[in-house]
Amino acid sequence: MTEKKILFRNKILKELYFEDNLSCVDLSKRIHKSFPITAKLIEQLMVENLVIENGYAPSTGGRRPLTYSIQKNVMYLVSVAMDQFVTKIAIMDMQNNFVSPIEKIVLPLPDNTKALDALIEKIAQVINSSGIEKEKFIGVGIGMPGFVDVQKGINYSFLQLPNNASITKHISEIIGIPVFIDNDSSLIALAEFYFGEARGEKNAMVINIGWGIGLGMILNGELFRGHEGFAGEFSHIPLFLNGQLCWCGKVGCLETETSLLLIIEKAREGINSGRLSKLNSLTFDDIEQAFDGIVKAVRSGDQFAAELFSKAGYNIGKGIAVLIHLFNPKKIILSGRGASAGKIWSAPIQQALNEHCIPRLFQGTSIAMSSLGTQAELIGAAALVMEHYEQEPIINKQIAA
Amino acid sequence: MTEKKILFRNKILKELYFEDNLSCVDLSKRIHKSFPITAKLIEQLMVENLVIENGYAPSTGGRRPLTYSIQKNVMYLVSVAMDQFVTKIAIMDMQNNFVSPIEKIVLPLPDNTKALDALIEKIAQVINSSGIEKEKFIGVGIGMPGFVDVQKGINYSFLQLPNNASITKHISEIIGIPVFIDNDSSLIALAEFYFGEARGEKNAMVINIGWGIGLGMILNGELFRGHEGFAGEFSHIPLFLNGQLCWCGKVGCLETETSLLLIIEKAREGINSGRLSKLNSLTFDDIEQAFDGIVKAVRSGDQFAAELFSKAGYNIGKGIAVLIHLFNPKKIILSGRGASAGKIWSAPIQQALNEHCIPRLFQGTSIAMSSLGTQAELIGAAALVMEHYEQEPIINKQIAA
DNA sequence: TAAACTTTTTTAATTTTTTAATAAGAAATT
DNA sequence: AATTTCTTATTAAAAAATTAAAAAAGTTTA
Repeated sequence: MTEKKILFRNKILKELYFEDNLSCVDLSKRIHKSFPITAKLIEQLMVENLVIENGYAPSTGGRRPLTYSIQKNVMYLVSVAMDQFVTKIAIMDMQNNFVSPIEKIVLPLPDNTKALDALIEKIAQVINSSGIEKEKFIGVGIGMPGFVDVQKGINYSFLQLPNNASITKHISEIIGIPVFIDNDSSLIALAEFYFGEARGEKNAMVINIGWGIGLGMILNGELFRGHEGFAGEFSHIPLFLNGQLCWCGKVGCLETETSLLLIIEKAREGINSGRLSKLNSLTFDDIEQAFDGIVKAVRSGDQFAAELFSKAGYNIGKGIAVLIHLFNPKKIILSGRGASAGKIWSAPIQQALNEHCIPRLFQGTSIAMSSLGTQAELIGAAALVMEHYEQEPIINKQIAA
Repeated sequence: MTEKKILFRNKILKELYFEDNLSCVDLSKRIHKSFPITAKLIEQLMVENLVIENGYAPSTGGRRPLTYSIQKNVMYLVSVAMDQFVTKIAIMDMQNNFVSPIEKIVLPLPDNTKALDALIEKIAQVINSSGIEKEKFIGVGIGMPGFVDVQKGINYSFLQLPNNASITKHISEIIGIPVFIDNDSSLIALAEFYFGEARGEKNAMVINIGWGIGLGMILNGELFRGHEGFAGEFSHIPLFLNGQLCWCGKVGCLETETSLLLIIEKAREGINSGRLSKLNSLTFDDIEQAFDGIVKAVRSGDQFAAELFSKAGYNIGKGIAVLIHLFNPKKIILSGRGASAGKIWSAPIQQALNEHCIPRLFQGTSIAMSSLGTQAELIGAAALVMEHYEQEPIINKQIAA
């Protein structure tokens, strides 16, 4: 009874996190409860200062509805975005704002037995130095590369504990806050789904163009993870007969023809072999800087740089053709680090689709560029925590008390 | 109120169609209603003779539960399975039995403006000659090749009406019974999901090895159709650099290296060019017979025939590798006409997976052969109707009256 | 400018659902 | 062999949710 009430209370808070300024009618539809019940729950939430009125919405032909928002400073989230070398940590409020500056630490994951301890220490430090009471944190969301089992809380590629113990449990026991993990590409898809280009879409593919090529899938209106959570291994589908050995051990993977690392590598090779290009002044000490430099070169009309993107883009397009055939998505979103290159991708991808896609299929599919930028993964990590929020009424009891 | 009651009544009937011999507790969990309510609904359904008691189930450590079944002869379904040349029609009861002999008519679909009329006439005839009152038919389910929009009831490849009008509406208006259509491979997947090897699976792929290669997907516990219903175009993903022109107009499609038609074609070529084989005595007038002949030859150890299957199997395996990477399914089921070849496929597919799949991924995936045989599509067509059953309370009112 | 129509909000009454208490049948344990 | 435990079934009382009715606040149309 009270249990159930808390469930629906939390559902309201969750809905208000994912969409601001909802009316009582909206909320009652979303939580599948009648209007009177929803109204009462909202009233109670306002007394507890978890929800605030937010003025009237424009009329749609009748009385204007009062809208509500979630109080942004009563609960907080810790978002963590890891790649193989660098980890970013941020604290976010209930209205998707970064409360503290995003912290960036160098934390190499491969063959690093101390990575997990370092991660935990850093998270604890960020929480402590934030000045926010610990009780106000409702969860930690972590995105990481590798084979992640979301349910069990295990990453089979990195950050492993002895006996395949759950790292979410482990971190949670130390930090004292619920912890959720997911694959980096899945979180980017989640961010696009809730706050970006895939918002409200039932069927969308989010391609994470990064040092590798990742894929997150929104299918039938929810994030699809597959049987063990490993779905979306886009970069290692056997699509090419190039004889190129991939680091995964196989031959002809999509990644051997597309990743940003490959573009940088080819740029370096080209310059070393004397190709004429604006890239000649580029340094390759920092790959992020190197990549930004190549993007700039394309924008300013450099032919060699454009060629690199064209080839990679065409091959991504060939991969997208496979996706369109199998999933018949409404929208495909290019996100992740590589999305900063923007429209550069469009032409070669379109060309690949023209060649490799049945017209009837790609006619129904649109391709868009992400607008979330490099923070997509952090936003997705926060959304991951909130997706689980209604299942954690215990946490909320503490706050309500 | 009464509307709602009928909804839950129908939900019970639906559950009993999809799984026989359920107890009251089972049903109450499945329809998400409390035990007392479920008990009352069942009682009422028994009074109306729609449900019957079916003895006690074995005890699981307490009082033995009474189990219930749906009365098999109070409602009937019409199942239709079409391929490009032949159409099969059957009448099925509520316990998945074929009530009448399966009718088979030659009905070529390509460029045949009279196909739809012929189909409707045949359906009407089957219903009329069955001797079953029309009121007892709750729906017609039709599986067909091509690009099928399930919602709108349109097949963009065959059986088209002027102005893209809905053929389900059209047929329904003439026959007087609700009509549902879907892609043939989707229906085979549906059959496997409810009554076959994919039963109860949350994530499974059903590969329809037929004259082409189809794919039906069970994702997150339901059939996945994609944005417009065209998902699963497995046979036309660009996987090969063979330069082979596919009938779809593209080059290198999976179908150019795998379909059963290709096996038959290659068998013919081989024999004509003088290859030594038991296939020499084969006639190619009837493709079904020809295919069965080749399967028999493999079983009896013919090397040439085995070679044909090996190559096709390996290439299917390469396609399956793509599926495993993208979907991380728990199970892959080989179904459709080609499944009759059984274990012949296993070895070459396994080999392809070893070469093209990340070990961690295919370790979690099992491959199974369908046991539904050639009737899978008809069973799926019936299931399609029943999936929609609870949304059609009107029909049931007639029967209950 | 008033009447008619929409949509939201409030309040009250009815209906429905769940819970709880009870009983009965069957297996496991002492 | 008797008791305990577990599951199912039945009934009545309590709780909760939905529905219905009416008021309030706007918009549109005659």
